[in-house]
Amino acid sequence: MSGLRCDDCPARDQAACAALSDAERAQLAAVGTQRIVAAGEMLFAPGDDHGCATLISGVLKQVRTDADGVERIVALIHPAGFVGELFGPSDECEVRAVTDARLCLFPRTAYARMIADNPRLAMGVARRALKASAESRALLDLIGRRRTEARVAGLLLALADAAGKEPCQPADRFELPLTRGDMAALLGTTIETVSRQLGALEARGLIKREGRRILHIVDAAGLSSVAGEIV
Amino acid sequence: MSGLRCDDCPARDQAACAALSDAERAQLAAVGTQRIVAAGEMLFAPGDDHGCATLISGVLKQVRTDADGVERIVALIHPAGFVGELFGPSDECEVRAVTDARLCLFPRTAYARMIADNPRLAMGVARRALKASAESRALLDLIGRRRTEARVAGLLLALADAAGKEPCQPADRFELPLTRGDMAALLGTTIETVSRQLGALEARGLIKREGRRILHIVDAAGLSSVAGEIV
DNA sequence: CGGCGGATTGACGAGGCTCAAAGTATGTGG
DNA sequence: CCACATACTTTGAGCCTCGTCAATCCGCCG
Repeated sequence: MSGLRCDDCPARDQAACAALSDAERAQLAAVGTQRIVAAGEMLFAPGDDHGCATLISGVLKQVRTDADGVERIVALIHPAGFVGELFGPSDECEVRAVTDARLCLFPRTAYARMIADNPRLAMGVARRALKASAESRALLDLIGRRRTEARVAGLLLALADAAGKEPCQPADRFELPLTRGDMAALLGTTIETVSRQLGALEARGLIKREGRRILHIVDAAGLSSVAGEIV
Repeated sequence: MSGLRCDDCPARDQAACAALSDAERAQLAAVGTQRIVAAGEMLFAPGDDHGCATLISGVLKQVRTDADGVERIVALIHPAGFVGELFGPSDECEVRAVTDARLCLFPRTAYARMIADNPRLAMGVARRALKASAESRALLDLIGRRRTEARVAGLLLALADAAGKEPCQPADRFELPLTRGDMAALLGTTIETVSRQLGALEARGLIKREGRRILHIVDAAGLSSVAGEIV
C-alpha cells in the first residue's frame, strides 16, 4: 500500500502525528504503510531491528518470555498508541496483536529522519513516550499490589476505561479484549487464580459476567475500593 | 542560582540535552536552576503542576501511595534521567530523593517552549522517555516473576549494573542505595521477606553482605539463573 | 457428532504476609 | 566519652493466600 488515508483516521487527534499540518502529515504518510494484523499474529519479533508504528484500532501487547517459557505481558497498546524502537534496537520485547488491529507502519530510519526535521512530530513522539511511561507506572502500581483480588479489580477498571468512548468515561458493559491467560500474564498470576477472583467479584455483586467475554461493571465504586485506588 | 555549569556535568553525554550545541545548552541553562536534594526529601508533590528535571547525580524514586498508606515505588531514576511532566499535570506520583541528589530543575512551560522550537531537544526528551518506558517494562517483567527470590536476585543485579561505572559493566561490590523498605516497595513485597531472601541468597553463597549496605556479588551467573534471566 | 482450546472448579501444599520481639547501627544530649 | 533514643534490620511462629496438579465443563469448528 503506497499512501495512508489520514482524513478519516480515528486516532488522528491523539496520535504522535496529531500536531502535524496536512502537508506534513502527507509527507509522513508517504513513508509509511498501513497494515492489518490478525489477532494473535506477531508484529515485531524480539531482537530484530523493527520499525515503529502508530496503532489505529484494536489492541496490541508487548510480551517478554522468560527462560521457562512463561509469558509476561509488559504493556498493552491502545489506539493512537506508539510502538517500536526509534533509536536502535534495544528492547527484548515481542509485539503481538491481542485483537485484530490496524496500524500505520514506518521504517525506523525514515521516521527518525522526519523527527529530526520536525519539532512538532518530535514533540508528539515525546508526548506519546511520556504517556506510555506513565501507563507503565500505573501498571507497576497495579501489579505491585499484594492481594490478587485488588489486581484483578484494578485491571477490570482499566479495561472498562479503555473500552469507553470518551476518556474518563468508563464503559459499564464491554467485551474483554483479553483471554484469561492474557490477564494472568499481565498481572503476574495464573489463569486459575484470575478465574477464581472473577468468580469472587461476581459473587460479591461487583461485576456480572455474560458468557466469557462480556463484562458488566455493576458497582464501580465498590470495585475501586477493592482495587485500593486513590481515586 | 542563575545559570548552570554544563561543562563538567557528568550526565552531559546521556541526558536529554546531550544533542544540543553549546549555544543551545546555554539557552536552556538560562531558564533552569541547579538544586541539591537531601536523601528522603521530596522533590515533587503528587498533583501539583511541577516542573521537570534532569538528574545529575544520586538516585530518585517515583512513589505512589495507596489508600492504606502503603508506598509503592514505581520507578528509580538514575543520573541523566529525566523526571516530571511536560504536557500538563497528569501523574499521581511523588518524586523523592533516595540518596543525596543533584539536579537541573526547569519550569514546565519554559521547557515545553524550548522543546517546541528545538527538534534536537524534543528528540532527546523522546529518547529519554522511551528509555524510561523500556526500564519500566523491565521492572514489570521482574516484579511479575512469581517467586520473590527471583525478584530480589533480579533487583540486586539491576542495582549492581546501575552502580557500575560503565554501562553493562556491573559492579561486584557496591553500596545499596535502597533501604529494605524501599526494596520491598519496589518489588511489591514486605521488608521481612526481602530480609529473609537476602539471607537465603547469602546462605547459598551467591552474595555476601558487609554491614547492612555493602553488597558483594559473589556468583553473578548463579544470581542470574535464580532471577530467571534470559541473559 | 467428536475433537479441541479456553474456562471453571476442586484439593492440597508451600510460599509469603501478619504479628511480635529481639538485635544492630546512627545520632543526641548530658 | 558514654548512655540513651531512634530507626532500621533480622528472626521467629502461625495462618492464609495463591500456585500446582487434575478433572470437568463450555463454546467452536471441522
